Amino acid sequence: MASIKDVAKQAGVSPATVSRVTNGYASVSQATRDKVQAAMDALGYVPDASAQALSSKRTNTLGMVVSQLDGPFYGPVLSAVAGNLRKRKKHLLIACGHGNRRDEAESIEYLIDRKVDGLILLTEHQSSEALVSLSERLPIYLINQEVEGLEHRNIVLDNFGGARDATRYLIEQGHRKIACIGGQDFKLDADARVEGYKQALRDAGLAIDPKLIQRTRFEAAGGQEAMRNFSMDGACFSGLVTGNDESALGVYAWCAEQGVSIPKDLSIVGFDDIFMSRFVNPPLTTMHFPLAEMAKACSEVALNEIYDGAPVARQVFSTRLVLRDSVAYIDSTQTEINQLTETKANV
Amino acid sequence: MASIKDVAKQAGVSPATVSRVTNGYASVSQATRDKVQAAMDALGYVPDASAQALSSKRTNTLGMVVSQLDGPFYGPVLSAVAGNLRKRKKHLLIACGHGNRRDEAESIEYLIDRKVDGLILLTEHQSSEALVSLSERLPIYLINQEVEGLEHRNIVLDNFGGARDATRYLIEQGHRKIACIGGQDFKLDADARVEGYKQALRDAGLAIDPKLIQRTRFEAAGGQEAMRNFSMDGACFSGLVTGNDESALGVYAWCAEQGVSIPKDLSIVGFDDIFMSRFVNPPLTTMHFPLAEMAKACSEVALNEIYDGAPVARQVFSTRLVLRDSVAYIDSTQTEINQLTETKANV
DNA sequence: TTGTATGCGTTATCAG
DNA sequence: CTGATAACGCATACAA
Repeated sequence: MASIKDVAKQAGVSPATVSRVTNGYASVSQATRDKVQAAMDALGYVPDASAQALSSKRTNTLGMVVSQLDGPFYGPVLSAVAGNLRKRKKHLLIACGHGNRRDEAESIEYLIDRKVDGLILLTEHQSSEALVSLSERLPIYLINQEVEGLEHRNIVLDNFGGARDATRYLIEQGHRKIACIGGQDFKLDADARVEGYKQALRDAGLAIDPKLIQRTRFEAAGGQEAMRNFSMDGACFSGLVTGNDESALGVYAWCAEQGVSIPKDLSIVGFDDIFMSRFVNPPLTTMHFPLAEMAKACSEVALNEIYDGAPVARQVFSTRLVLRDSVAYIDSTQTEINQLTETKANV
Repeated sequence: MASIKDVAKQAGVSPATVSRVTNGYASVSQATRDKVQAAMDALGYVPDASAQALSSKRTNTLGMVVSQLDGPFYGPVLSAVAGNLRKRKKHLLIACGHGNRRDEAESIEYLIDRKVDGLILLTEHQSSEALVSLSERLPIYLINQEVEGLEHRNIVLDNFGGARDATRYLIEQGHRKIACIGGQDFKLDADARVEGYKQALRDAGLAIDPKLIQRTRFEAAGGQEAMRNFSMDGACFSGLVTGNDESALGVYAWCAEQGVSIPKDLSIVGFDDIFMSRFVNPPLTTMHFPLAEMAKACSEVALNEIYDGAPVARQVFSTRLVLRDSVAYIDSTQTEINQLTETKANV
């Protein structure tokens, strides 16, 4: 519990000088700097964060709100951000909106009340207007959410390119009838992925069949539901691009239930590369979503702007195809025959 | 940014009285209490946490160190604890030891430096002595780690009973040759689970065969490795109890590779019931580990002791068998024939 | 380059 | 039941 005064006394200097040393001010002679350092070491001095905050109007802590902590998705993110901040002697306060707008908004207010110096937002339900006006109150940094006017504070994924590449891969493997299970229409990233899918089709001179596109929730249940719908519509396809890995899991469940074999009867490419993707059977070929890296980059940007006055800049991350075993090469000539449609009959 | 003085002025009282109201002291007349409340509402007053901490020697925040954030395990835990603290207007600081002792210890010191009022520990690599001496510095609450002398500050799982029940279930389903993949020997919970397995065998009058027990890491790779070892040892069994779900996933991977069908050739019961267990194929029958509930209970206990002076008490949680599709009923008479041993030959 | 003095917003002690 | 006032530990003008 040594205080700055104790250190000052021990070092034979004034408290102000100690403060200058701990804050790394240049205007301290090496000699006194050494003396102070020695005193700090001897006393095991650690500045009191509350006192610093009170006096400096700066808490040295960033807030982070995550839309939901429950998914398999956010552990690595928190880990990356926390580690990054610790290195710079800054602190992290986490709050979670439990998958809904109100809790997200409340979390934001909570963190502001705690006077965080900035906010890293991995939210999913905040309107663009809300975010724009929020950004007038304090520096905010967005991960994976496009907001007009806040582009420069944004770390995003190239969802379009990712889905395009996923689809293109399926085409390269000989598939011609390719379906797409997209996320809900109000999600921009879900839209971008569906558009990427369409683009790949167009690039390959393939027709876009609305019957081969289902929009649903980004969850396992959504995937199952989409497959049921395809089935009822009599959709016929050998390849499938899913909006995310979780919905791919739903597809897996549906296939297991219906006796559809992956990848023999149906080839699937997922999106996200969540932890469990490599453990399903067969291991899921998917587009890797570097969320942890993005979060890390985001914290870097935040730190640089808030504490060093560095300029912020938009960053776009790319996906990467992770080859596993859920896609089969097929001879293009046989695409007309589709196991799936047969199965569908008895749903 | 209204301060306590602004509120005091607005309400026509002294700052001290405002403080008394915010802290819920009884000795304030209802009339002035109302006046103050009105003023606070009008100004949108929120006490400054740093100033409170500085003045009261209490940060109103609990620290939590989690051994590793990366697993699929901790999201719900953080979510539960954070929510619980928020309700009581307390704050949560999270730090993670990245799966190793040093980072865990450093995280603990970091949180202490930040002057947290108490520590919730979900660590895995701290020695009993370290924890005992730590508990002399500040109140600590342990989740799932037995420490002699700190029993009352402990929220634990009945690992022994859980593994016993898992094994018993396999026995009930007709299995007689049952193997066990346990966690590393230095982990007390891993030991307890292996002991539970043995107990079930003894209870059923079945022999304990050392060849049917492999100890390995609590990871998917560990499960694969264990299966390879069983295979090389020529072990023969129809049922398997795994130390945790992650190693069960490794077993799944090994089986897929080797053409061993679950549950036809091998019945498996996992432990933990992680999120992805229900999505593997076949869905994994496992023992549910109520970690989130335990963490919530732990935060409750911590809150009650630290801020209300309530006594602490040890709590033991039980597992619950979650029936899915990885276990087959077999006719006891045919246990001698085991698909696994045949497969093993060509490993 | 260093020291002095003041204030940050709150709680706590002591009077009244 | 309420008010004045002195800390709490630090950062920061301002002076030297």
